[in-house]
Amino acid sequence: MSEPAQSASRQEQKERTRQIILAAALELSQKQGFAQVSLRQVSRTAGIVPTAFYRHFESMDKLGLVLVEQSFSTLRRMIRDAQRDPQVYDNMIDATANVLVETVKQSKAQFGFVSRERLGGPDVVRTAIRHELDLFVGELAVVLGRLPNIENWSSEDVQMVSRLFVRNMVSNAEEVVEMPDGRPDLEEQIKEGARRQMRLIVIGFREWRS
Amino acid sequence: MSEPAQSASRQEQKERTRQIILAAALELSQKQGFAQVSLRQVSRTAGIVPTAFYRHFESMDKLGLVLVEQSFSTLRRMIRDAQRDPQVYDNMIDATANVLVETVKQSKAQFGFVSRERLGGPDVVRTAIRHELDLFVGELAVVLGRLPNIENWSSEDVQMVSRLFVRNMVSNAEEVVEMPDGRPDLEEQIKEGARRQMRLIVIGFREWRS
DNA sequence: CAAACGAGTGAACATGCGTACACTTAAATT
DNA sequence: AATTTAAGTGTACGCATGTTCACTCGTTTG
Repeated sequence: MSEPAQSASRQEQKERTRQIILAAALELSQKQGFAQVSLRQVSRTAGIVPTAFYRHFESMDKLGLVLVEQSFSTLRRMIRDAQRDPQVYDNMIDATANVLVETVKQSKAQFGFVSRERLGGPDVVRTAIRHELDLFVGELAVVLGRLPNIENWSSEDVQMVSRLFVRNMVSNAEEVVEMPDGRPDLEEQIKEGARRQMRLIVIGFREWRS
Repeated sequence: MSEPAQSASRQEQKERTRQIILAAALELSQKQGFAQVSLRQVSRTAGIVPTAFYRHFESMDKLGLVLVEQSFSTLRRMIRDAQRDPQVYDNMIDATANVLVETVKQSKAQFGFVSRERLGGPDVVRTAIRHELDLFVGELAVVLGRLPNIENWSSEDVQMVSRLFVRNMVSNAEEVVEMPDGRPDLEEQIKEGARRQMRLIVIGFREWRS
């Protein structure tokens, strides 16, 4: 039933519906938080009947885990793109601040999801996010460890800097997400803050490391 | 009905019930997040009938606002006590790290509430928490501005350092709250992290301020 | 071309919810 | 001592939820 524009293979159509469900859940989460979003609400928004939901996810919890996965995959793509940017080698800090703000702005829904649900979400979702962030700290540590100034630091120190960077990234992402639209002044302020924090970390470490 | 141990004036008894309701709501929030806590759950846990709830709060939202107030009043008491501690003048950073960890450990429920609901809670609660945090940044800036090393900084710089400190405080409080009990090693690690971050901020600012 | 599959349907259910309303029964007021 | 006040009770209601089950009917498969 319900001809979806053009005919499509069963798989294609299923995948399409799946994405619609995910998008619906993400949108509803923005306004009320994932935990308050009901299976019926998602189904209604996605334009399917509640029971059809089960053809795609066995529960809202599983749906939440997929949203986590999806959000972090967006994040990783951002980091990969940023590393390709030639600017990054010239001016690591400024470039990072720009990429961060731009990427978060572009995928507010996903980063907002992570921000909110990292502490406020259901247990399974919180656990998944914490795990992803831990992985991410490790990955960033590897990247940082290859940097010229840093290559002879102890691995604990690199790990710690990485943790500080990720923590700051999360904080700044929160700020961008909560930023009202069309306020380039605020945006610039956040970027400036991010730059300063990164400089503090770098300078502080170089200066004080004993 | 239900003789509450010893007789009590009407006011006293009402206040007692009110506190029981607040405690019930706080406890339930810890496990499921405030937004998922229903009026009926709170009433059940508090040992009253749902309709009696309305004698104390006009809605769960209003209850949430009181919890925010209560939590920040705890926080302010902590800061005031810490300022009285003579250690603070000798070794500001170490003392602050200790006080932070100890206080949060002692009132995990309240700080956990703020952590979770700051981004994950209902709109009204989130707004209230953001407002309290803004106030708090301002208050801390006043305290910092009176410090010997800092007294000739521009007020914008002081405000920014204050924001960084509060942000770090929030992050560290999150970590303490999520810390499993009886792990003095983790606790020490968090303290050490907090100390380093504060040193970074101070050193970095002193070094780089242009 | 016939059979099997499977995405989406629609009715039905038990449960928990917020709130309205009429009530009891002590404490407070007169 | 008589009256008023107000915390707390108990019932009842309409509504949204998650999940069940038997179903349709186009796509895929043999």
